[in-house]
Amino acid sequence: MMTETRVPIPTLERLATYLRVLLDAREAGLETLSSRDIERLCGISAAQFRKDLSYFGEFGKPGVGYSTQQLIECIERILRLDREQPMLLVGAGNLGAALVGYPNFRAHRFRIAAVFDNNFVKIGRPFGELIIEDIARLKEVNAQIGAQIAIIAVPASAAQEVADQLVEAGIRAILNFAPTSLKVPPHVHVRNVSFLQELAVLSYHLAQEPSPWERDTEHALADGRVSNQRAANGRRTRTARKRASARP
Amino acid sequence: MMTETRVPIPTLERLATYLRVLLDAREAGLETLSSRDIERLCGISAAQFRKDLSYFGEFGKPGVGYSTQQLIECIERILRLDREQPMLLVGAGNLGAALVGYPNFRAHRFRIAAVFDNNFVKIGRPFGELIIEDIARLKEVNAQIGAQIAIIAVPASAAQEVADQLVEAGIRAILNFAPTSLKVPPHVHVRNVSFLQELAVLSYHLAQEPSPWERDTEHALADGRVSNQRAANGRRTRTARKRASARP
DNA sequence: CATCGCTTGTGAAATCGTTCACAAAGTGGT
DNA sequence: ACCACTTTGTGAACGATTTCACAAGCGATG
Repeated sequence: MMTETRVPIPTLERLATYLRVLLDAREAGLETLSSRDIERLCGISAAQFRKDLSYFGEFGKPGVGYSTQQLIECIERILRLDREQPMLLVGAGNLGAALVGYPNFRAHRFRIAAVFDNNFVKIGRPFGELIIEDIARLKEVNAQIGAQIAIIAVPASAAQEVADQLVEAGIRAILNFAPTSLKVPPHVHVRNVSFLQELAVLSYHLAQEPSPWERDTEHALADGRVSNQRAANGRRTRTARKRASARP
Repeated sequence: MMTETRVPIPTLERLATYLRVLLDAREAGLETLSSRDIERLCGISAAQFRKDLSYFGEFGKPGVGYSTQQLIECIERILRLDREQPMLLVGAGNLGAALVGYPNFRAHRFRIAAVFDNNFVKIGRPFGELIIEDIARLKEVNAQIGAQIAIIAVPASAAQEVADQLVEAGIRAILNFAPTSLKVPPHVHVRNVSFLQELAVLSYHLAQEPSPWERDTEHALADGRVSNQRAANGRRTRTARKRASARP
């Protein structure tokens, strides 16, 4: 049984994945699922799954597995997905539009309750089922809504100012789509979503395993993953080292 | 000096962050930056920054710091951001629209070279500066483009099929926005972007530190972060344990 | 050119997260 | 009631990542 340990963030992230798999399984009429089934369904190892759950309690039956329905309810409670969560969206651009139209929020009880923008041309216009509000009314509007979560979908240049206003309006958790590092007080949680970061990681991996066409001296498909270049450079010692130059 | 170690994924992710900070700094006319400046600018510790770079070589000057320009060039080379990267986008919905209009791709030499959809009403229509292509022509079109990276922005139900077709078309890296676990051959890299996962993590943290209003017996603002509930439950042994029920 | 103040790069230590491996528990058959 | 089989929950081993701490390098100053 688990005692006073902090729950690792990766565990929390995986919990959302398990929930998705369980929801699909329930949809498919499966009443019970073993940890090996989970592994087969989402690629996360059975041991990892069991360990993850062990941070929160005991939910399975040896010899049987986990009740789909029951485990769904437990994970939803753990992640606070068992009640409506109103959210504020700031930024009524393309990304904002994609987010208000995102169907999966509803299934997890997240609801965008208000949209804000600073562009006076947009203010007052309909946006999905909402009306775009003036960013200046942020605090005022949230006094009614009482949202604790906000989504920042504005350009990087405006993001910090928006974050400050959100904190002022009582927001305690921010999902940030702007490519910038927000400074917030310690009681406010931030998670960044960075497409570019993800693409950069992919791009790096491509660089390691050159594709057939642009490769000239290499041999067939590499099977080892995530190896890296910078292989051969002499073992320079500290005393006789050469500084890397921009173009060697 | 670094030798045969694999580069940790977190290091790669941070590299993209450093690059952003460096670009801003160059914009601001800063010629040189120390690791402590980086820490101040993006919150990643100076030691972490230096260790991250050490996987790739030596780029700084003791007593001085790093040449902004030079380090930008080095990181761009490492991440393969020093050349145009054509990408395929599948899914011409709201999210797809946000992506083709995303201004930051250009700055990092990513370019969406073609858009695909399976909805015959959309096929042939303009989408940003592109024309929406029939998903059936994926392989054919990519024979011209030679993209290695693709973005999946379709509903979860279609994602696996799309992924299969992308692999067939020669794609080796996928940025997946669909909430589903893709199965791909080992030479294909996948990174998932899951809004819901991020929101779930935020939601969990909120649950841990209840807000002033919905709290009744607690005392003022907690300062320790990410503590967790499930505090007091008796130290049940294996032999005399009670299974968690859906509603205790 | 010796010294001071500051900064890098990096082994070693510490921390954090994942995987292993197995006792305890549940199920079904006889 | 017992046995064969399956699966859970979890310490302990392992592996990965972060942090520490410090010798060595550089620039400025007198």
